[in-house]
Amino acid sequence: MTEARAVGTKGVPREERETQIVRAGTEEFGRNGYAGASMVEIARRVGVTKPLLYQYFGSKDGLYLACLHRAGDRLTEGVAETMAEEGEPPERMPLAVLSAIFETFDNDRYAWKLLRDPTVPSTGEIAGVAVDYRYRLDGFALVGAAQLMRSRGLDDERDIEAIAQVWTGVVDSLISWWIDQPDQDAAAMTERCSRIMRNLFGW
Amino acid sequence: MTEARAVGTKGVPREERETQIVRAGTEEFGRNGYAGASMVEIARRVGVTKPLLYQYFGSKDGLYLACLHRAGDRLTEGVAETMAEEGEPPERMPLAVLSAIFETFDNDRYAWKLLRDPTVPSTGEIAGVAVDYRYRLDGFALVGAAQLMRSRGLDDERDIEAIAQVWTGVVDSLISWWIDQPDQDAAAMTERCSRIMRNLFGW
DNA sequence: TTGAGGTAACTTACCCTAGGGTCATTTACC
DNA sequence: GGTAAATGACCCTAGGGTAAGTTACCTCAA
Repeated sequence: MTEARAVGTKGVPREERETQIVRAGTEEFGRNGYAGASMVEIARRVGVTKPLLYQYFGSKDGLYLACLHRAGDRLTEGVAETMAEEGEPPERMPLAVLSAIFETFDNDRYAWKLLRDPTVPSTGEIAGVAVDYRYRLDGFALVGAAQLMRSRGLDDERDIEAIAQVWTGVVDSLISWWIDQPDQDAAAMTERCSRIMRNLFGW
Repeated sequence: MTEARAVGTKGVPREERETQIVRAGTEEFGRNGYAGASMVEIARRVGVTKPLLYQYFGSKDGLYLACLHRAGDRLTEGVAETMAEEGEPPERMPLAVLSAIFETFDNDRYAWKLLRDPTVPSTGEIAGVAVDYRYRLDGFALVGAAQLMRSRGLDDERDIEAIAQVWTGVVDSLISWWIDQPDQDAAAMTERCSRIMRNLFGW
């Protein structure tokens, strides 16, 4: 009779446990932000206690960084790939990027939230890394916005900047909505966005 | 020789002080969210110490509520008025609402952020009030989105819902950008948005 | 006009808890 | 018996919250 024991190994290898923790952490951080999230709560979700998190990740910052890197790398890679595929008119780019994001994060919808967490302290390593990822994402958005505007003979620097920022906000909103709609899979989201853009803007 | 003394009254009447505190609080809460903001820091910005905040507002929650109510009331009133003015085609509504928001919050740009603070605890009075304001704002957005879609013969419930959510996200992004552009006044922002919508969507 | 007392504005110095972080120890498996 | 997985019980600090006292101003009687 193997009781669930309170102390001692549960036979889960480190790598697997780390993955579980990062996933739970991503959701918790995504939901409540860095400042609002609690290590005990993350541990509880995994079915483990706090010291294990510290043994594996060193600190709250360490865990946050692990989550942030996983989310940031996957995201920037996915977007970079999509935007590298040339040939389409710039109105098509937004949908392509959205589709890539939906596909990548279908099972990890809170990941995107880490990239826009306003509650990370403004100094320290986390701040640096977060700024870096945001900088890269904003870069993609700027390129896309500039292409779109130029294709219409426009090039007001600040208009482009504003559009880029609105774009990342749109992605954010769509993901927030998606989080509340667990039954919608990536394909359904892409299709919905496609339909809406066609109907509202003729894109 | 009247030295700045460390203790004792500074002759600032309560009402005026309260206004200062609410303004500073709004900025601090807007910047860092409820969870990330610190009472000592808010006091420091006003040039006063923490106990005064507690004497005037009772608690962190009390101060947050004061800020939230001021922001929420002004916002919902402004938007309600704008949307009550009928007659325009639904494509015009977004710009009208934006203009109203810019005019109302030109000197208080962080106020909007309180309405979308993800770090407020999920239970308690604040949660209730915040949900209430958000509910009202989302209501306006839903009405606007529905009008827009219906004017094109469409009525998919969830498309409308998604559009409404994206819309509030767009407002949020524009305000974030605006916060970083102190030289842009309300009129300039309205004009910029007008130009962009015309150029990108033909609205 | 002066000064005594009452009140409003404000601070110093403290308490208390939530939550980040650590240590020593226990269990399971090879 | 050595090592990896895991915990109970603890420490420490940041920050929310409070008690008690200090200063400035206003008022009104003498």
